[in-house]
Amino acid sequence: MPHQADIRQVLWQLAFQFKANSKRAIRDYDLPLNGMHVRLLQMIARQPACTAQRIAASTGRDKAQITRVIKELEAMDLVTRSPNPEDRRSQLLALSKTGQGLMTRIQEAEDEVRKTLLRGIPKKEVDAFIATGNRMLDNLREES
Amino acid sequence: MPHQADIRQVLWQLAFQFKANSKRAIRDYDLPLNGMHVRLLQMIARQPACTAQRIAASTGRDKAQITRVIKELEAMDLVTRSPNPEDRRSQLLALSKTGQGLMTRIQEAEDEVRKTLLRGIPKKEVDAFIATGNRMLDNLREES
DNA sequence: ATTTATGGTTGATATTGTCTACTAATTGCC
DNA sequence: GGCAATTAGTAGACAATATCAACCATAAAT
Repeated sequence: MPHQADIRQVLWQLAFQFKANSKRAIRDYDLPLNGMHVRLLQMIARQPACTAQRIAASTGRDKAQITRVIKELEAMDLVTRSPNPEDRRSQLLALSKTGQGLMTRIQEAEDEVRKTLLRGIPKKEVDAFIATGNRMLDNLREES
Repeated sequence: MPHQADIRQVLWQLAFQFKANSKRAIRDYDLPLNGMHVRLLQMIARQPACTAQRIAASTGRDKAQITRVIKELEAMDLVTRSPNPEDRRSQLLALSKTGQGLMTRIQEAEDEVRKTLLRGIPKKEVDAFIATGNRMLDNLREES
């Protein structure tokens, strides 16, 4: 497969390939989860006092979709919802015991993918890549 | 929205935001197309003597999906299929007159997104980004 | 107190991705 | 030449992801 000169192609391919590899890794670990499950678990793990709204905002996804995935995660006993003392409309999300255990294994699976992705690329170059990527994100977000 | 330190987040966000912006741009131009339509049109436009197989290979997507989208494009009279003289199993894809006209407008729409994306980022930095991205792609592809 | 905005939910529907099985043609090999 | 293994494309079924609009309960604004 040839190298892509076009920024569009690079972004599409990267996202697609990365997603495909992650999916494979997760499946190899026998985790009964899809991509969204994993992503939300990660966000919940990272953010203390996380609400659905916050996830929707920081991923740019539709809140309806978030609700649905969270519901599934709760049904799998991976996530707990407790009332938010500061706002009775919303709920605080947290990983359950089981969820935390799963997270460990997810991290392992994804770390492997990341290691593959970054193989042989100097840290400095990766940092530059991330920095540029963030600038692009800023540009896109300002727009909307 | 905070900057992402994690390569995963950056890739996900970039792909998602870029897709969302492109979609909006296409819609603003009143083109009755979805993302895949656009992508395949672009590939067909770029490659002379393009076959379905080639597209499937170079995007990494399932060939069944490609078939479907192409069928839709043909139904919309945007793409023509002609027998491949070198292999009677396959067909050569090309843009129709209408398709070519549409392409011009698609390019305009996507160029705007790209301009937004790259605003204020020096060419050298963009080139480095693309180069690093391609290295990552190589890493991911070797794997599978 | 009434209006307006927000967090979350649900339903409907569109888009995208994956897997399997199948036909027809090609290729490799004997 | 004949036959097995590949390959290009198609079709069906289904899973995963995205989008949109309507809705309820609470909160915020005035």
